[in-house]
Amino acid sequence: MGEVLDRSGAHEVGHVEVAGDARVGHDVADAAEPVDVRRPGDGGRRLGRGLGRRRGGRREGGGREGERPDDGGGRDHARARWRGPGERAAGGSRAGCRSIGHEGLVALRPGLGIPGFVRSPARYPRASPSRQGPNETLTAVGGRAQSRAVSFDRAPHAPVLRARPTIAHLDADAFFAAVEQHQRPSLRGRPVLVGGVGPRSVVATASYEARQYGARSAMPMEQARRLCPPSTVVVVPRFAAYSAYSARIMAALREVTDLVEPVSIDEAFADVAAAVGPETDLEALATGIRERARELSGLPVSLGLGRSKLVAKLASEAAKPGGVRVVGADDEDPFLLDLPVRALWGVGPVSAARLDELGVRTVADLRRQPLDTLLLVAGEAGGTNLYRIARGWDDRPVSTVRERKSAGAEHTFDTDLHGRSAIAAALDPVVDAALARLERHAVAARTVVVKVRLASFTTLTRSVTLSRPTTDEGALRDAAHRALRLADVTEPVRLLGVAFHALSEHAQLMLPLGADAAEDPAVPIAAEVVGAEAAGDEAVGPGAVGAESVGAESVGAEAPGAAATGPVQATAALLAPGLDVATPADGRGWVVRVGDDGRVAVRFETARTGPGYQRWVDPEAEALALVEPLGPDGEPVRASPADDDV
DNA sequence: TCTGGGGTCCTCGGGCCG
DNA sequence: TCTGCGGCCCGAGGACCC
Repeated sequence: MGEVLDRSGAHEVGHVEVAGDARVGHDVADAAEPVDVRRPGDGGRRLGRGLGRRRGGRREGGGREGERPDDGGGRDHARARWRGPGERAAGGSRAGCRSIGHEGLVALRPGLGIPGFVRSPARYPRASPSRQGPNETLTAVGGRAQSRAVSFDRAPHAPVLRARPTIAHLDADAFFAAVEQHQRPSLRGRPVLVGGVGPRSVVATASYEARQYGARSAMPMEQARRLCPPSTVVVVPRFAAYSAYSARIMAALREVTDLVEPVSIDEAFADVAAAVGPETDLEALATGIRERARELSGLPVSLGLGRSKLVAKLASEAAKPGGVRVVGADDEDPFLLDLPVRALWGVGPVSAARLDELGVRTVADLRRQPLDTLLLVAGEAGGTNLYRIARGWDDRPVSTVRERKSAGAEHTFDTDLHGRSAIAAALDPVVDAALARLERHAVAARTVVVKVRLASFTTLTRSVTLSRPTTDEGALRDAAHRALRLADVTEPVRLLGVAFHALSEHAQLMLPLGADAAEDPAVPIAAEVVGAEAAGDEAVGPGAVGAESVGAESVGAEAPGAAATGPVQATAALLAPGLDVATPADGRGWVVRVGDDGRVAVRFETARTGPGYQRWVDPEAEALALVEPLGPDGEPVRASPADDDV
């Protein structure tokens, strides 16, 4: 690991500037009692990973848990990611340890009274001399002993960016709601909320009409309903349909380039450099892609072009709704500098608030901050990333491959669970849902993490790591229960989650030789490794909330119809608003409401029919069936294992 | 207002081992 | 034999994304 690094061995006096207030720190070699600092309440990491995070592809130097090439896993990866060619991570020698004082920072005594010792330099980062230029060698902080030191590597260098804006970012506008409005003509122009219908559900997507009333993603559904007028329609997500639309949108990009990196179900990056010649009109190219995506999917999309993913993403955001935005090299600074820092990928509410304390509100403000300040506020990776993105420095390539790191499921219960036995019983359906995901991705897992959210909203995680990756359901289930037993659940529990980590595709290869295989719970028997039928689990996801909230509080029960493989007799317990149904007499429609008397309000319409009529249906008397959703071409779609693999 | 679900990544603490 | 040190692994918590 690279701690640092006064390679001369001499201690230097460092200082840090925060919000323009330069303070001279102590040279701990001289300090009688070294003092460490941190912000009040500063727990783990400080700021967002920002561009250090990659949703797709794998990081350089990345490895699975348990195979990490270096200490600290991601931290070094992150640094490696941004290190210029030929640079090496600093490492080796230790040097003077310094600390600083600053208003708003709490002085902590490290306790051991050993000059130079800091219990955890990485946790309480100190700054290097900020009067040096960003490309000068930074000095020297660091700790001793078991410390994990902050590496004040050389300040980042400007990467070599492409000359023309040939990275595209395509983003579907209010995607889920747009699909619903496309398929259900009566919804067009009306506020639509897609999300769960349970008491604790939230909005997955609000249509633009709903947003006018203040409804937003992640807002509690009940709150969104109150904000929106009575004409608002609430439907549960139908991932099979969304996947079909998503494929069409991605196809528009793939007609231009093979270098397409899906980021999520509704957005993707593409490297269109190969399609761009010296005379290419980029505005026309962007417009063409956007129009093609709309043609293929029927949905409005926005498209941004930039020299980097960072700028392309921000450009598509600026182009919403339904526009294109091309940001060339000369336009970058004017485009970036006025943006609020919150607009940057990786700067969330917490980070934005911390930056705000420093008076940093726009990208221009951010760019004025010395690296030291950002390191202090954001930690090593976060600070370095902020320093870079404030300058538009982002040379991440478009990557078409992605390695899954974990798979799991979680469920928030309509009412809190009390008592260990009830909680343990409720864990099994969550395990089932998580196992279904593991099977779908055809991987084995070595680590099982159980997540418990208490009524107070405190979240605990406990994990159990097996001796080797396995697909054995019994072993994984048992590990989940063991992990749960490690958690203090005297408080009522509102959520249980199970996630599998340290995934591997090679469980079979880890079968031990000889008879002990049967005795090792971590080792699957061959018959269980292969041939597991992947169960659709569309309900696990935003849609799960609503689908599951209808009827029994089951977990992992798929959204009925969303993954149906053929007509299924509909009952009130299986139905939720938005699901696709059909009767022999009326044909295809969708559930508007489920009545208390077991009858179902159905609107019979499709994208092809135009706005349809609505009437109450007795499911049994009229043979109401759950049916597959339709894709953008009006043909039924089947749930596929890749529906959530975006 | 009262806060979902599936993920990724970062940071920190601690144990083990050479 | 004990201690310091550093690397590595693991566990936990949290911020952030869509």
